[in-house]
Amino acid sequence: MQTDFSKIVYNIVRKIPQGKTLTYKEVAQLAGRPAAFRAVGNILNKNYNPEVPCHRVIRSDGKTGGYNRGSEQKVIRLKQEGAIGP
DNA sequence: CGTATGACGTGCA
DNA sequence: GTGCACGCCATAC
Repeated sequence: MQTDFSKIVYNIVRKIPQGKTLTYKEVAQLAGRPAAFRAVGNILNKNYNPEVPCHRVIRSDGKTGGYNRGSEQKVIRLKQEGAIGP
């Protein structure tokens, strides 16, 4: 079991459809803490739940950011889904 | 309980 | 346009 904030974050990220990407700031805002984008990344970093497509959460700069399986895998997965284009 | 860290974002030079 | 520094929140130790 996790804290309410983490549960909300997981719930939102889990709703992200394939081929779509959200930024940490967006997720934080949807979670009710628009200033907690930092915590969102921390929670997702510890999250190993395959039900949560945390790789669909990218930075607002358009960069993929990091990934618990290797940032390269994150880019590859997004490319396969066509979320970042070519 | 207090301190340190981190998958970030924005501001300024 | 790029690089550096500061600030915010939650979690882990």
